[in-house]
Amino acid sequence: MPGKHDERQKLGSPRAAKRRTTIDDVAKLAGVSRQTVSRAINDKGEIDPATKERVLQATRTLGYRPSRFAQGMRRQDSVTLGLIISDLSNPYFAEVAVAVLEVAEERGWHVIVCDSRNDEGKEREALDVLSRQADAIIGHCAGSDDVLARHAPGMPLVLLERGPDQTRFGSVGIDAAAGMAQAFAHLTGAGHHRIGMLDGAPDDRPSARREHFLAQVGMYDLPVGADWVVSCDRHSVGAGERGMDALLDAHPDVTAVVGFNDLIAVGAIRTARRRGLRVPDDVAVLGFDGLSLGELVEPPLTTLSIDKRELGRLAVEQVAAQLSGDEKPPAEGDAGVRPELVLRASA
Amino acid sequence: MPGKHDERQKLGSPRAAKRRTTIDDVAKLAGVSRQTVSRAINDKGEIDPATKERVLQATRTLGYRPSRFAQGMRRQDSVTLGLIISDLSNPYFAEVAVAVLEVAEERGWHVIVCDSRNDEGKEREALDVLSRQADAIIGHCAGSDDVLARHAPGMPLVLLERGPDQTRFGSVGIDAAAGMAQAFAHLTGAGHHRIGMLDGAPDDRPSARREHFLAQVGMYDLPVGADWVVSCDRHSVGAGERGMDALLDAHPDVTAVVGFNDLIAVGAIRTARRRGLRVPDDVAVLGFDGLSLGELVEPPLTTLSIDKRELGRLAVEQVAAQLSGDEKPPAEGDAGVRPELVLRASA
DNA sequence: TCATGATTCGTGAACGTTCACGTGAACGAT
DNA sequence: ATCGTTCACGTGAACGTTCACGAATCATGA
Repeated sequence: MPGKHDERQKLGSPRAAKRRTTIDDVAKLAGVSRQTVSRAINDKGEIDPATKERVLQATRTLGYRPSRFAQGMRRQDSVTLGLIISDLSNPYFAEVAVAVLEVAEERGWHVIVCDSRNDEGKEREALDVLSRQADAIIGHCAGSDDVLARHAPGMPLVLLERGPDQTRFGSVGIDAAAGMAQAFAHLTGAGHHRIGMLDGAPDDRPSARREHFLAQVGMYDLPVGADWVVSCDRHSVGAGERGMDALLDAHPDVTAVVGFNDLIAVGAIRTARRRGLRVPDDVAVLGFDGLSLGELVEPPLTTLSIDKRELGRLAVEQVAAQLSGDEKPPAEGDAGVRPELVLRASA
Repeated sequence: MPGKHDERQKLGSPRAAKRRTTIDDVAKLAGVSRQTVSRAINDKGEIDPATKERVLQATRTLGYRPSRFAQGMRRQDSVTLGLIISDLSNPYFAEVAVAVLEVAEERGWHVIVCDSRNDEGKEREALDVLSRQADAIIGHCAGSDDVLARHAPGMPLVLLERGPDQTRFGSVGIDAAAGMAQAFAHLTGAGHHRIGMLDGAPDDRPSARREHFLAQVGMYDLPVGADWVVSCDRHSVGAGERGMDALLDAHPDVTAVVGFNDLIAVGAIRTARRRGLRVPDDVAVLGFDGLSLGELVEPPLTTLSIDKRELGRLAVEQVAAQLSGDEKPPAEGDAGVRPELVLRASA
């Protein structure tokens, strides 16, 4: 083993701060120049095989790893995407994350993931961090355009589940209109008129799903008002259970319920059964997500399935467009991902 | 709006490559020096408030964002963690990811997430990428120590769910021995003797849970052989269903089944009920994970719950130790995270 | 008038890598 | 002997930022 030159102790510091081993250290040990080391580790040509091996050996004994910062500074490639997920423990968002990860990986992009835990404060922090550490951001963001602009100034930004009309940034929406239309066609076709909804957004916040739910209610002229929409405070089974309790208390004659998402719908089923109601005979329950979890509960959940892979793909493509093209293409008429009704037993 | 100095076109290239706007551009526009710009954007002192505002205004009009590479090069802080998850759409791993994300965030670390999709090839790719882009790696890795050393040379590495005896790298294990002991105490206490297992690893691979299952079988002297362990090819409900079919075909007199994880156990329940068996009366089913999903199925799943947050915390702490301390502290006698038996209805 | 200090700002020099060049040696052809 | 070519390798310069230092300005006091 070659002797280590221990010339790192310049100042009389008791324990000299461990300096990073650089390409020059390797060069010195191998008896060559920086450039030759670079050639060796990057598989460039113009190098003698023997020298290459000697250099690589030197990198090993020194435990050398090139600085990603210095490397990133020269080569301008290397794209890092920031992903803000509102709750990774929700299987739906996990699926979205998987989709984004997969599509980004195809392009050789790295993805830094942040979980905002449904907290707008955390979301802002995530935006702050990612606007420094990433080249673009994709996310389920609750903040207003102003907030986003303030905390991620000048960043390419693609919002998930927002229509192009709801933000001036890039966006990939869910076609809630088409989804609700399918839901109501199915439910009214089965004879339902008194249909309620368990929403996932607070009452004072806009909610595309609630909006289109009410639009369908109007379209079918159902005997149902805005108070048939109960807002759940979280996107969880527990919140769905509580919401369903509230809905049944207010409108015991409801015969069908549309959940904001599958988790809430599962909660609705549980509450219904706990209160002695049969699903779907006494009350039908319809979810919105398409989680595989829906197949496991009793009864299996009928749901508007969202193609998360498609969602992720579209989002990454938009980012790519914003990154390359100078101008943001204003969402080419696409209303977003179209849900598909998956019929199971619950409705 | 101040006029843009368009001096970027040096060579007569038709459309001059869009150069990055640097701190010098901002300095020029604001009529100050680099250093003053740096002071303004980093909230350092020694700057006139008026100048600061002028500089910040300039950054806005130019859409300037500091290069994370140049920044990372100077300030030596900024730690990026690589996280390799074998299947993010499995709620268990999603929870682990959430835990790591959360603990890493507390330290101000960024996390690049890779999903290896249970593919060792993908896992190696992830290692390759992360060894360049991260400062340390945490992961559920299937590869051998040799493979890991080859694809992440010199990297601080912490393996999840491996005992310190199973790898020379850092590791945070699950105390499968303690878990299985609890499981068998419960099952034998309920009178079970013919206990089977649905394993999650291939037969030819070591599996800590299988090992300790068999150890318990021996300890209680049960009339059960190694062929009472059926290996499932995936960690999914479907695989559990198939595995349970195989187990019931081979040993119709089995009265209790331990699943490798909750998903497989849920599959076991479904197969059992499909075949007309009552759970837990005819066959008891016990999971291993502690997913919240377990509360939703029929009957609710009894399971050995793993504290994923603890797992993530320990892993990050080990990384921190490896990053600061020169030597890897050889897993201070800790056997890892100890599962806790959560009694529900299925066993 | 000069020293003193505080405030505000600018000037090289680094951080570690890669790119565009340049150089010397070896070799063959003329 | 001269030239051109190829091969293997080395030398500044650049990437964009921050740090350590120094300098200019102004006010204050003796």
